[in-house]
Amino acid sequence: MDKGHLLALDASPRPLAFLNLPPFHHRGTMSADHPSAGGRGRRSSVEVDFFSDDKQKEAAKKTPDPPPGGLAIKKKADLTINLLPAATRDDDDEPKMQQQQQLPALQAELGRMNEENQRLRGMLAQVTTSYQALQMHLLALMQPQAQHPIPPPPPPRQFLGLGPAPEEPSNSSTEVVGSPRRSSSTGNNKDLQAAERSDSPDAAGGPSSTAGWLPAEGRQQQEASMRKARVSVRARSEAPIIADGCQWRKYGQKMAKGNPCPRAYYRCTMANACPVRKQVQRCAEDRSILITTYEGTHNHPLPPAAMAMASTTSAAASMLLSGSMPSADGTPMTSGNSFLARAVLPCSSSMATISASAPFPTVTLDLTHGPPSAARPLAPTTPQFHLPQAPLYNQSTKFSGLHMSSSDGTGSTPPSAGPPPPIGIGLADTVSAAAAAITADPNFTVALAAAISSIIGGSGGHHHQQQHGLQQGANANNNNVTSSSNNTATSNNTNSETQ
DNA sequence: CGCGTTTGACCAGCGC
DNA sequence: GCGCTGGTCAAACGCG
Repeated sequence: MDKGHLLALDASPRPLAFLNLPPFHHRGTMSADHPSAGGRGRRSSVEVDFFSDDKQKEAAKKTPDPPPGGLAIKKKADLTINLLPAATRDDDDEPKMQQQQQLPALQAELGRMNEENQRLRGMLAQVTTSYQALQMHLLALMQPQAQHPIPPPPPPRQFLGLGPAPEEPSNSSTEVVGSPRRSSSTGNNKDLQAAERSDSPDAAGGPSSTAGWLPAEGRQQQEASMRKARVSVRARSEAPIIADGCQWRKYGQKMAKGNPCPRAYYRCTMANACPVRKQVQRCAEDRSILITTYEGTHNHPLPPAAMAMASTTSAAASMLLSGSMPSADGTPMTSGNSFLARAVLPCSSSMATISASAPFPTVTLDLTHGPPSAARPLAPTTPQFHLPQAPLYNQSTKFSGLHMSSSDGTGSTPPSAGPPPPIGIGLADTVSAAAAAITADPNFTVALAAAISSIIGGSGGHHHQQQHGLQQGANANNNNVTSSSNNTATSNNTNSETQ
């Protein structure tokens, strides 16, 4: 199936030049565009020989320089074009006649490949649809839960509730805490701000942050619960900020008590009124650890990379708020609990903790345990918390995670090794390795491909979800891999050091 | 000149 | 009631 998955990717309009998939050596799928072929003046020989072992050898002879490593998969059209010259060239020992005879066979092969591509595309589309449906269903299920748990005291302050302010009673049970909004909604002009917020898409339902960008209903519901929850990610990173695919603008910096490192405040600038904010601060004990706390939900569509992170954080927040995350003693976590409990996040318990003691319920994903960032191999045995988002998350951020999980669980995959999609891990992974991972296209590609293959060929349950996520990511990535990098770079550039 | 960051100030919540 | 702290604003500043 790997082949199929790759093909699916291949089907995307964008040349997957970044797709560096050594492990996936699929004769048929490797198009003539492979760097080894396309890059050289004489691609024809390679292309023609592509389907023949013997010829491959021959080609190898002719092309001393090894392929650049990137596995570029192109559209058949390109392949065809590349093939033609082969037949006409007046190259040395290869008789034209012979090549011409091969043409039909090659073309037939191409035809088959095309068919398969089409088929895979169809599958992908189906999976995507299924994923979306599942996601919505999940949201629907989660929301009610969020309302059941101990009803937290009604929000002390009221948001100038224009419209469906998240805090509004309807599902405000999730109003977990004096949310961050508290300050925002505070005082004078702040009231105004609050008003704006409620007015703005943000308040209106802009939600989707965490869950990426969700359409209307889901968003609304989700936002209510998510808004007050925070998802904190601890990861080792030298970068000043985590490259999560979103665009952030720094609006403040403060010295926080008990930490010599300043805390930087960022807000999402991908949309005018996006309510999502994040705080970035280095760990006092270990400054190599970057603590990023996300809050709020995006009220705008997100790029794949951002979606991954958003989805992950959203999922974590949802669980937290919904009480679906059992505490250490097995009782459901509620916003009311005032202690640190180990969350049963997919990842090991040591990686995710829930803190309700803080003003806001916070899920902390700690990725600092173990090898830093991208290269860190996560335990393949980690419990799985298969949320649709996980894949996305991994995909967009840290591909290592995907790679690991999908590749075979061996975790042997290089730079980007990572465990499966446990949210926590993925997230952490993402965070910690974000910069490196995203900028490292090859890894990204590998992980993506691996993830897709694993998902498709893997388990059935979340199969669709993952696939969808991947698919989205894949498609988007096809167009956005570079943009992701750009975003990342932008973020890094635009965001000043927090210290 | 526009955009983003820096930084001091302001405000509200909370604890004592 | 006061002080501390967190969060945000907005003018000033710097950079491309």
